[in-house]
Amino acid sequence: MPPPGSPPSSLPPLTWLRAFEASARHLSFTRAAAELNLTQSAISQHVRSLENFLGRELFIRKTRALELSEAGANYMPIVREAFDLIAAGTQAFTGGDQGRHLVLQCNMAFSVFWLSPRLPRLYARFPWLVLNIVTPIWDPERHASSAGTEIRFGRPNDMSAAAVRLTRDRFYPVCAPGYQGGAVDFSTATLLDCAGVTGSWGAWFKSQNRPFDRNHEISLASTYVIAMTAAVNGAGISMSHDTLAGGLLESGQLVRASDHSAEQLESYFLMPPPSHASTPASRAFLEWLEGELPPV
Amino acid sequence: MPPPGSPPSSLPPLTWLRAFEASARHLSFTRAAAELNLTQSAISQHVRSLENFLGRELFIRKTRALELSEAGANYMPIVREAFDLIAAGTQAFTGGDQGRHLVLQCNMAFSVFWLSPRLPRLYARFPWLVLNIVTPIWDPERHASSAGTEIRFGRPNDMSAAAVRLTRDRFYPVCAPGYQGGAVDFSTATLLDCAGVTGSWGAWFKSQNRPFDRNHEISLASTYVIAMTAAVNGAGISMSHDTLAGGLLESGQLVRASDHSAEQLESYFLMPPPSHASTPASRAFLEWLEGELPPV
DNA sequence: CGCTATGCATTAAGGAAACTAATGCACAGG
DNA sequence: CCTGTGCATTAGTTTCCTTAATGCATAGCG
Repeated sequence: MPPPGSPPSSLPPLTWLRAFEASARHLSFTRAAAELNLTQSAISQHVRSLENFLGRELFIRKTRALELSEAGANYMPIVREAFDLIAAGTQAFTGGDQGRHLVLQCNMAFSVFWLSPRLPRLYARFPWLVLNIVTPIWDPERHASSAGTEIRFGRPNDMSAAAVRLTRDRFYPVCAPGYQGGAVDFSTATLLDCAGVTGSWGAWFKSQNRPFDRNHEISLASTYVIAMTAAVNGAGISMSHDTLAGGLLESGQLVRASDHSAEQLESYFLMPPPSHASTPASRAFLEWLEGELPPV
Repeated sequence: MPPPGSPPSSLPPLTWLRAFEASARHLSFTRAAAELNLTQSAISQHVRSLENFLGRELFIRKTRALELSEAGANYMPIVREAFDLIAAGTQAFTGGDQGRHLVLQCNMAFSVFWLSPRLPRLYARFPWLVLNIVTPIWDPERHASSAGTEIRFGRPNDMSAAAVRLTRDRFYPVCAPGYQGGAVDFSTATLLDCAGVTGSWGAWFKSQNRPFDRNHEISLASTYVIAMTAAVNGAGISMSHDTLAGGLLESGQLVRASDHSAEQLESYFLMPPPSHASTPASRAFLEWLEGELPPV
């Protein structure tokens, strides 16, 4: 049995994937073999093994040509992207100018709503910086031990002692300016909630001792990105907070649907890299980040 | 010499990466070995090999504990993300509900400015859909042969015959409403350009026979995401077009800096999956896409 | 302050898995 | 109809991993 924080035990042997990726690119086992410095036989076996593993045919073997099957066509871009990622990441090492590269790990919402609008300022200040933003698939279990420079969203208790609090938010409902003709009615509006976060509709109503019995009617989004873009587009009212919604409120794309707010238990934290892991790039980024955020 | 559309020849053996990833997660070669059903000896050798390959130490070997080095801490999230991607993608196959998954390949700008605001509508219509958006690192060379459902930006001549044109745009300059106090002066403004695209400042001036000699003063962004967010934040004037800027113009975050526009030679194309690769998910998406876009 | 236990590095020899080479088969193209 | 191309398959060989033993450094403990 795998230990916790565990292995993707469902991960197929990577050599099989490599064989598949090259074959899909060339649409030829023979050429893939040439590329990987293997024999056609080896590729054929690898691909067959992978197909057995997945329980699906990846290629349609025509007499003198290969074609990707439905499954293969869907699998290819994922494998491709993964290899591209590794290739690009590896390049940063073998390519020499190591100090300029910064790998930043943060979630999708932060990346889209907070970081992205501020990137031009970052680049204006440090034009030499090469930023590699990685937004991991969210799984707190698997991301217990951090690496690189990381910005994490969560409750203080879940953070290590070294984590630096970046934000302190209160949460409140937001919607598009014209939603419900400007006169918001919570009893009829579409309420958008975000999974796994304390800033929920239930908590918000409770914080002001208002009755609330529409639990069953809440639309759940998996991330703030979905919930908030839905709100911007007039699809409903989403819970949000300053860090994420600040820009959209300022620009008028969103307005607050109520003056009442409650304390959001989650905050954004910077997991600082160990001092020995400091590079020109990480130092530059941290310096910029400090100036960008108000003290908490 | 590698063939064109070529191998990431710089890619290290993937078993080494696997050993590194597990070791970094556990901060222990011994536990990593246990997880991978290998021996401590093998892990030690693999990691050492990878370090030799990269020319950098990935771990700091303390007497009874491992620690990630600077290089290791930067490398880890990349490798991690790549494996997560594969694991998630593989899950879609082995997990059974294949038909609900759609892997969509499109570039960053389209994903952020066009797709993302419309996602709530897509989900509202097909709540069962599980979308996996892959935004590949842009390298036209390597993406010559496509796979899965893909939306590609480029010139008609570079597309295969089967490609379906989704958009037809004219390009024009855009900026924040208050930029330069509302009275735009192209001779003093910061001009933002996007690399590798025909909709450039040079082309725009030329299209109206206006003199233009500031080539050397153009700020170049690598993608529209950077150029346009910079513009939204009042950093300058960016070239853009309806498909990407439509939402931002409507919401007032951007305004056109000039009435003049010129034809953008690039368009967005849908590379339709071969008919045999059609799934409930891909059919749903294509149906929705058709309704979402005006006919071109 | 030693003693012991833990964890990484290294080596050599046996064995399992992976790759090669050789061959078979199917069918496009001339 | 013949030939060349490309994938599948099997038997043989190489490579790589395991096993096992050993060294080393030091954290934790009595």
